[in-house]
Amino acid sequence: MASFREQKIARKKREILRSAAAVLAEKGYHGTTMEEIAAQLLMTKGSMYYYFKNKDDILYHCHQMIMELSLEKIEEVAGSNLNPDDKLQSAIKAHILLSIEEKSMFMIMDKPSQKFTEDQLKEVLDAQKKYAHFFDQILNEGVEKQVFEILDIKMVRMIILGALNSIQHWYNHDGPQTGEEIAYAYAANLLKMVVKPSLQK
Amino acid sequence: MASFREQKIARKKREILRSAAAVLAEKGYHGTTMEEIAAQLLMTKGSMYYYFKNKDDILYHCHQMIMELSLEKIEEVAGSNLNPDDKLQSAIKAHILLSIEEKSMFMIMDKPSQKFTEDQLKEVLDAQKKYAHFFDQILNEGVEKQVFEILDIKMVRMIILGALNSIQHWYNHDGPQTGEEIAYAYAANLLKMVVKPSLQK
DNA sequence: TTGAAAATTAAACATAAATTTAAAAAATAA
DNA sequence: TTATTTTTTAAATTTATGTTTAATTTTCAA
Repeated sequence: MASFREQKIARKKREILRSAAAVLAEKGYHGTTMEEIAAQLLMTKGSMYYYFKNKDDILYHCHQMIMELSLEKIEEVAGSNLNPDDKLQSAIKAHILLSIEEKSMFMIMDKPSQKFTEDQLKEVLDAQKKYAHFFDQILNEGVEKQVFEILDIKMVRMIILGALNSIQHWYNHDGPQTGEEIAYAYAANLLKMVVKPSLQK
Repeated sequence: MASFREQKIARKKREILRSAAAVLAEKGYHGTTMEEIAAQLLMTKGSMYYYFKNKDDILYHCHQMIMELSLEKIEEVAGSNLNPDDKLQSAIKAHILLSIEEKSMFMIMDKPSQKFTEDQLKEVLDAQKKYAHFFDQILNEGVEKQVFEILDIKMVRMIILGALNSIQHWYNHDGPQTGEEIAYAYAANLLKMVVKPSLQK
C-alpha cells in the first residue's frame, strides 16, 4: 500500500503533469520553460527536478497518463456486449469526450518527442498500437456479424482515428457546441462509412 | 520580368525552404538548427540570413509555399464542372496526393508557430479558412443537387479534413501502398459518408 | 581585365533556458 | 522540543544555438 507520503508525491506529480500539459499544449515543447510550468503551481523550477528527471521525463509521463486513460476506456467499450454499431459509436464517443476533457494532454500527443529514450518511445508506440488494435477488433466484429461492410479495416481505422484526433486542435471549451453534440455528430457520420446501407438507421 | 539574378535567388530560396521543411518535419521546430538546414545544402548557417530574415521567416515561407500549392489545386477542382460526387472525390484525391508528395511541408503545417508575426499568422489562418471554404462549397453543391445528404456541412468537412491531414503522419514512401491507392480508398470511404444511399455506386 | 555588387564565410556575440548544487526551510517522528 | 528526513529554493553552471558582423570570395557586366 502507498504510504501517506507516497500518495502526496503522486498527487504532486499529477499536478505538475497537468500544469505542464496545459503550457505544452499552448506553447509547444520548446516554447515551454520549466519555469513556466513551475510558476503555475507557485513553485520554482528547481523543485521540478525533485519530482522528475528532466523536461522530457515530464513530457513522457504526460503521454503515459493519457495513454492509460485512453486504453482503459477503449478496453471497456471493446469488451462490452453491445452490437457492433453501438460499440463503434461508443468507442468514437468515448474517444472524443476524453480528447475534449483532456484537450491539453491530447494536443501534446501528436508526435512522440525525438528525445524520448528508446524504452519510452517503445512504450508510447506500443500503447498506440494497442489502442488501434481495439478499434480494429470492433470493426472486425462488425464485419463478421455482417453489420459492417468494410473493404480495408486498417484504412477505415486510420480514417476514423485521423478524424477523431483532429478535434482537440479546433475544439474550444467556450464554443457553441458541447462535446456531446460533437461526439454524436461524428459518430453518426463515421458510422455511415461502415454500416451496411440496408441496416442504416 | 524577373532578372536572371532574381530567378537565381528565388531558386535558392526554394532550395532552402525544401531543405528546411525536411529537417523541420523530422525534428520539429526547436530540434532543427539553422546549421542543419544549411549543411544539407553545403552552405553555412550565416548565408541563410542572406535569404531569410530569421528562422521563423523560413518556417513562415514554408507554410506559404504549401498553402499556395494547396489552394491552386482545390480551386481548380472546385471550379471544375464535375458532378458533386466526382468533384469531392477529386478534391480528396488531390489533397492526399499533394500531402504525400509534399509530406514534409504538410507535416510542419499542423500548428502555426507561436512566433509568427500578427500578419503572418493572419495569412496562414486566412488561407486555411479559404481552403476549408472550397470544401464547404463542394459539399453544399452536392446537397443542393441532391446528390449528398448532410446534416451539418461544417462537421462533415472537419471529419474529412481531419482524416486527410493525418495521412502524412503515418505515410511512408517506402511502404506497401501507393499514394494513389490510399487516395482511392480514402475517397471511396469518405464519400459513403455523404452520398445519398440510393445513389451509392 | 577590372571593379563594383552579390554571395558566402568564419568567428564573435548574445541570450535563453535546462540542469546542478549546496544551503535553507518545512515537515515529521521520537 | 529536537533531530532527522523531506522538500524547496536561489544562485551558479553549462550548453546550445540564433543572430550579427566584418572580412573574403565569387560573380558578372562593362
